[in-house]
Amino acid sequence: MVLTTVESCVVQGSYMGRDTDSGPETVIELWCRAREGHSILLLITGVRPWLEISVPGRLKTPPNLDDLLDQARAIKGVTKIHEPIDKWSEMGVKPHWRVEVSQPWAVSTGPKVREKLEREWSVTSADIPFINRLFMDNDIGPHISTEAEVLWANQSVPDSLFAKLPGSNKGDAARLQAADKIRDIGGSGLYPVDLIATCDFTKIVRCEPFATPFVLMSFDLETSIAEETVLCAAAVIQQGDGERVIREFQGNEKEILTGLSKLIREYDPDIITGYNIDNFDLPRLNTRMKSLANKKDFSSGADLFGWGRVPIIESEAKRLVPSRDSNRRTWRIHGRCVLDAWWQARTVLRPKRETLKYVCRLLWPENEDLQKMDVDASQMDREWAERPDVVMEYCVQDTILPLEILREISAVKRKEALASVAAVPLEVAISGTTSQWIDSLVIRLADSENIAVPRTNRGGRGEQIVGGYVHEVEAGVSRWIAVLDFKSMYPSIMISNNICYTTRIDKNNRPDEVPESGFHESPLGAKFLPVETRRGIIPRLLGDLMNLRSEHKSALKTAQESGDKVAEQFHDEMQYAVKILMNSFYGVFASKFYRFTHEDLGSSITAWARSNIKSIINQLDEEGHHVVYSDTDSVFVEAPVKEDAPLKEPAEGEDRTSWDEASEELIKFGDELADRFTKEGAELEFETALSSFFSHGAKKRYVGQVIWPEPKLLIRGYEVRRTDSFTLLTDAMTELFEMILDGESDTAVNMCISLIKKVKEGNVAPRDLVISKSCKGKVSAGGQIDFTSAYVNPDRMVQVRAAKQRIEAGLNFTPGMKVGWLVTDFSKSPMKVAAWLEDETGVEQTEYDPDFYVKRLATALGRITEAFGWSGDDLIKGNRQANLFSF
DNA sequence: GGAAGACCCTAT
DNA sequence: TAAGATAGGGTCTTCC
Repeated sequence: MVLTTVESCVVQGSYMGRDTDSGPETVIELWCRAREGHSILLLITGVRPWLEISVPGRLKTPPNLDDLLDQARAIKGVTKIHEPIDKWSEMGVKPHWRVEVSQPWAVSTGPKVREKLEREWSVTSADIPFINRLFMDNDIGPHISTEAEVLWANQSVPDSLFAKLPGSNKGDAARLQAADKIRDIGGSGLYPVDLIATCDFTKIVRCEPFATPFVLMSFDLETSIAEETVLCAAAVIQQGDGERVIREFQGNEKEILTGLSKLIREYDPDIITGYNIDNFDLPRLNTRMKSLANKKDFSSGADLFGWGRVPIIESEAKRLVPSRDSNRRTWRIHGRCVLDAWWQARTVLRPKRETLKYVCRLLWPENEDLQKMDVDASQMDREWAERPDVVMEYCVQDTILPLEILREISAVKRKEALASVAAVPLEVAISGTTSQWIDSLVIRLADSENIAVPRTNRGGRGEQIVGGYVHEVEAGVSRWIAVLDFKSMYPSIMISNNICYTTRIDKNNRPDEVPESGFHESPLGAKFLPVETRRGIIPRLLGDLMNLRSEHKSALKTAQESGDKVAEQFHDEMQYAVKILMNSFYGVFASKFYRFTHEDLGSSITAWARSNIKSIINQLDEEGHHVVYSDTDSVFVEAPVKEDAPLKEPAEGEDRTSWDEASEELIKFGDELADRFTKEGAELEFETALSSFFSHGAKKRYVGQVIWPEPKLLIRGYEVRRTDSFTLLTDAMTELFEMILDGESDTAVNMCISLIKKVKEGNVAPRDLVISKSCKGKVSAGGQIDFTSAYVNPDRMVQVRAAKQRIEAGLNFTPGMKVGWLVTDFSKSPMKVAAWLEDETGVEQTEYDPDFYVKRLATALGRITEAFGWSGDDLIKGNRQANLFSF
């Protein structure tokens, strides 16, 4: 027996169950990547599936308890009932019996143990995915240290380990023997990994997070438009920071698909990426596989699309082939993660358009190689027939770019950091939901404190809770504004008022729960126990996360000072992941469906928040300090700065005295306010100083010239921020704001007038007029897109009309993507548009309706210049009517 | 010409 | 079914 101690990161987990002579057994499979770079499959033994039962209501022991327990024991699929443990529940503290079941699936399928138990019992801990049990019970995250017995290994493992292996573990002749051994333990056979090892669950412990050298594979298909077949494919493998391996695939479809599958089994990537593979390449491979495979022979499907990290054997027919989660439209490949560069780019960069070319132009504006248009994607069949070499080159480039995008936005490292903070496998950080991340932390704490874990609430409906307070804002420019905001407002409120499912005072359900001293009462009347009586698990978790973030932030600072780039990036990603996670708490606990919620939690949090911010606004008002704006956790306050302070920052060489004095006064004012209004558990921070602030009078839309801590233009809400606006407008508006904040409103108005004139004359680049919006839809059986299920009246939606044009032109459309267009005839209703295809076809597009763009520009810019007496119509006319205020 | 409704996207 | 929340601005189409 060869033992190895290894540190690795869990990519994904699954399990296998079977019956043995000594009863049912379940073995957990963890697919991992070792710190040293080899891939591992760990078979973990000893974890049993279970759920918990307790007597419904407040009654602790009904007279027929023994009978009821006997009945429960008799349910098929129940293997054992443990001695009861007292646990806190919604109905007070009462005994909970752990009920072991034969297999994880027996809870909800087959014998349907949960359903049967629910007839007589309150059932808890009954919807926890089995893999999570291991993570929670062992209190581990993705980075684990394991002492395990080696079952099989290849030469990719460290030499020192390979040398220790007996002869029987080396060479092909021994493979069958190894596979038998693996099956003995409950595994499936020879998994396509470098090392297969086994251990009892107690041998798995948490280790310090490290940067895992994950292996990525990016791929791209070029497909026929006429036939829907695959013309060629390319793939690139990236092993850690090492060299890339590029492969091209052509020939008949079977050869292409088989080649891709072989590559995956050979290089064993943890992460599969590409551009829009979730919606395009993976579904296409799936349909082609179905059409090409011999249905009677499972191995033909596996040869074509056997990307799952499991042995190629008949019993694994299902897990070998990727499948789409029917509800969430995401792909699952057993043992690996799908990380679509399209989706990552979209969420991180928020591009106006989403073609690969557009995103690359955004990321690398200097790189001209990326801008050149080699292939007309809408004429792929012709291109492939006429110049396959060029198409292949294009295909290869489209496999490399997704890797570059992921690297540029540190996508994998961010996901790894989130996995580490949420203590979940990498795959859950990549494809999971916020409630899964929070479950991971909350349930393990609940278990350790003997708090029963209720089921996710179904059919959550009812009244919406009231949210944050937003202050009215007046139209016009204000000067010398201090912006202050509460640090992590909602988490702070949850901590300082001990808001938790387990601390809510409920006289009906838990009459004997009384506070030792006082209690927290929200402005709405909900009451929460003080920490002295019981500290809630949510406040405790949030407190821990806050401290963790502070630790990473100070480590980040140290790393910056010492010039340690690697540590700097690590701590920055970790602190950011903590922030993301902390900010998701409120939303999850204010939701209707989450397990540890009650409507009083969410509504109390926001009620306290409104009360806090309004009381500050009132105090400031009373002191004569004008609050110009406020949103949820922020206040924008006018500082008492001398009237004669200059309107704009002096240019170089000019006298700065007066400007600098005003700035100092403003900063001093901000610091004072922060100091004065900060209370225990509600820290008000002085965040920015604005020399001027402008709004046209609408909430959530404002601009500010920041002078501290770093000078910059701050824009919120306006078209400039929106991805469904067009470049000409956003550029003009940015310029307009700069001028207004500098006090040059006349120049600003003139700029708008001349721009509108240019548009009217047709003198602008059509590219700058492209508007785009996301378009929904559902892929129906034949690959057709169904828009009627997403829209009440699809054809009245501009983006649907544009999407249909894309499809008509032979370009790909996937539900959810942004679709761009030019407005070509605004006189009709609905307006006529032309989908923007130039980026993909290379065919120049010049037609647009100036009337439309003139109107849109005048409306948007006019809303702003209105504050200076110029309406949108005035901007179009180029002059304004004399009125009461003009002289 | 204006109201109502559907929808998108953003602020926090 | 699976699922972080609410507040708010704005565009476009339809309907009267």
